[in-house]
Amino acid sequence: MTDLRLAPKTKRPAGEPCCEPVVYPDIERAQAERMAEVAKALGDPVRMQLVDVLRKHAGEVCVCELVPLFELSQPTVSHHLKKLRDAGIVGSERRGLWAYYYVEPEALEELAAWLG
Amino acid sequence: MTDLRLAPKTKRPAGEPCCEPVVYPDIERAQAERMAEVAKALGDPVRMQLVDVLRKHAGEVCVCELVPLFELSQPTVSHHLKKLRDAGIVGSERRGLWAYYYVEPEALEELAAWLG
DNA sequence: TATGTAGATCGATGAGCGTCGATCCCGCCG
DNA sequence: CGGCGGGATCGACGCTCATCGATCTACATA
Repeated sequence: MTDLRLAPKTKRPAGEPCCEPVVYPDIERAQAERMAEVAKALGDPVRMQLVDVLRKHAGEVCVCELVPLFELSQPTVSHHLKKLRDAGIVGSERRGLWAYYYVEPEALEELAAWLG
Repeated sequence: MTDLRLAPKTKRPAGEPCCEPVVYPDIERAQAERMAEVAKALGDPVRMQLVDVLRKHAGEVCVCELVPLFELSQPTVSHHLKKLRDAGIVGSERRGLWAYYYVEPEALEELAAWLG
């Protein structure tokens, strides 16, 4: 682990960076992009509650049960569910008239592991 | 744990909701808003990498070391650091010309616990 | 005091987001 | 076949965001 606590020297030749360059492997970038995509999908109170309900019920839930949980129109809830599906956090299945959503459990694992 | 897997009955009296109402304590809402705020701040690859660097170095890091890690202008990196500070994820301290940032360890605890 | 430097702030710009009503699609049932 | 109802999609609106160059503030040093 590199120690970055050193204060950079002032009065340095022009054109040089102000500090020792920190080695920063680009491997991190792909992981950061994946985790940021998941975090972004969770970065809305409605979607956070949707995932929370789906997780707590440990099975599939009908959309017609999710809509009345919020004071929002049905297209808005559908839009949030689509966001979660695009991020890979939830999956859906249509059976007859109804659509059922469920959590995709592996989707949150990387972020959870990173958060420790 | 309520079982939501039951399909709602069709052919119901008009005006009634389509399903049994799910008890949904409003206590969740405040927590969802707090966690969504944190997740939103993490929902950008640059900020995710910033937090990752700060966490891995387990101490304070000078801004002049953070800026060259990204192909971004200094004001943009400063903007991202402000977002993280507003969300309570990082703190900062100025010493002389330089500013140092560090992770606020409690900020991620609630989200980490929720993710399991 | 004057100059240079680190970092924050400002203003603008273009892209994206959350929300809604209206509409479309497609199974269901009389 | 025809109508209904659940859910997804569309188009629009207002707001937020990420990014930049320019500027501002505060400190350090000559």
